[in-house]
Amino acid sequence: MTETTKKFRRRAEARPDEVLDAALSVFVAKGFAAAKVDDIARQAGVSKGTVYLYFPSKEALLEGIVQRAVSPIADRAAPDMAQFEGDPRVPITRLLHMLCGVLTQADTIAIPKLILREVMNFPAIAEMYRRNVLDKVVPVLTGLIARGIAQGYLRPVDPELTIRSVVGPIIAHIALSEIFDIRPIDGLAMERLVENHIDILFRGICADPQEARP
Amino acid sequence: MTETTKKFRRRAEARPDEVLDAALSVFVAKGFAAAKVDDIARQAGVSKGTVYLYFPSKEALLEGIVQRAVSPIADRAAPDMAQFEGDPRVPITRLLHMLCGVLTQADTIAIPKLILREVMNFPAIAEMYRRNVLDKVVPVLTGLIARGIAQGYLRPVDPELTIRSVVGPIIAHIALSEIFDIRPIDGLAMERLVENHIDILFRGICADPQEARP
DNA sequence: TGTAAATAACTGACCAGTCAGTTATTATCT
DNA sequence: AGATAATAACTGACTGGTCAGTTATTTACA
Repeated sequence: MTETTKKFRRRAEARPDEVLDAALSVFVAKGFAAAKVDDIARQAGVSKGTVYLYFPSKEALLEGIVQRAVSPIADRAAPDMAQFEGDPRVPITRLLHMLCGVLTQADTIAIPKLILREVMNFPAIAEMYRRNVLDKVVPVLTGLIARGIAQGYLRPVDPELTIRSVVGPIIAHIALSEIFDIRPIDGLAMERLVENHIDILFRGICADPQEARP
Repeated sequence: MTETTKKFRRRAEARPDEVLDAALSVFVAKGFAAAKVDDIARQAGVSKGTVYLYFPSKEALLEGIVQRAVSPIADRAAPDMAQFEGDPRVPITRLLHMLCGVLTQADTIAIPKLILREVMNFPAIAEMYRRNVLDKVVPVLTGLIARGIAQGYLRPVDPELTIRSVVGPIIAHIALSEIFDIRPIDGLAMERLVENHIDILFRGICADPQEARP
């Protein structure tokens, strides 16, 4: 009997992650409220009792999923933007294309969608996401804009409010597509959206008009 | 006994609306899943059976709320933008300030928030909103941008994608504030946000740079 | 053989939806 | 006008199914 197929795994190192994987797929498919712990257990190849061996409640499963998914996000994007010096268009462009990639793949978009779907019913999720992602990313972005202004790259816009203008259009595009099924005739067109958005944004915030499109 | 205090009302004209009012307040307070039909009935000053006299199911209550709230939205904004000729900045500015007003008042923001909260669990709600609001508003906005380009007011941006750049920042601002409790130190600052956004947007999309700020 | 891991059968709270019965209002008749 | 019949509006106890969480039992490994 191989390591992976044996039914009982003493010490159970891999079990929690497997259960979270199963929970994620069931939550995504049916939503938290309609998801049954029995389904999650079956999907994980385990009985319901085993699920409760590792997680104290159904809600803890949801929190576990978000917890596990959320940490890498900020750690990926934040560091290289934090101490960036120079034209802010470079890291902003990079950020938008990164977002573009993440939100285009079916598997990576699942977690943001799940969070969006349940966040209003579970304040704990909202706070976790805020603490682990937004509180890290928002100040970094704000600082980036502020530095861009100080160094003469950008016009004197309000840095804190301008980050809404940076990411807002992406959010709107995804929301229209994912929630309401509204997208351009030729598909999601994420790349085209980012291009169009960057074109408008940079012309809108750059100090030197003729440099707006490098 | 006055008309309003009598218990039985022939033809029962006002009851459905009262039940929907009650349902709205309970759904907003606890979310659809956690809301009990008994609570809604009590809030409406009526028994549970009466609720089912007027609505076939709990879900029908949610649909009724959205149905009732949704029709006026598009009818308000769309008509005057549909056949507007001239500088598109005028109706866009008007639209953004209108949104600003709607989303700032506690009572009017309740319904969009409820829709956002439940839309992913109830495809029927998503479709209703799309049919009654988005399918009307989106083409009107797209047409407005397209006409602005044709008449030389705007640069040749992609009209369909540019509307994401028009409303996206507002959505991002509201989402940060309402979901994650992230807002500028001095409060929501909705007016300031719109100002900052318009400043960037118009400079970004206008054909004539020095006319960007009229 | 001892024990940790896993199971499957169980429990009890919960609540959407029903329906037989009650009460208020209106219609009809004298 | 008063009395009675008819009906519309409303009630709340009840049911049936669901499902999160628990526990008594079994299994596999050292």
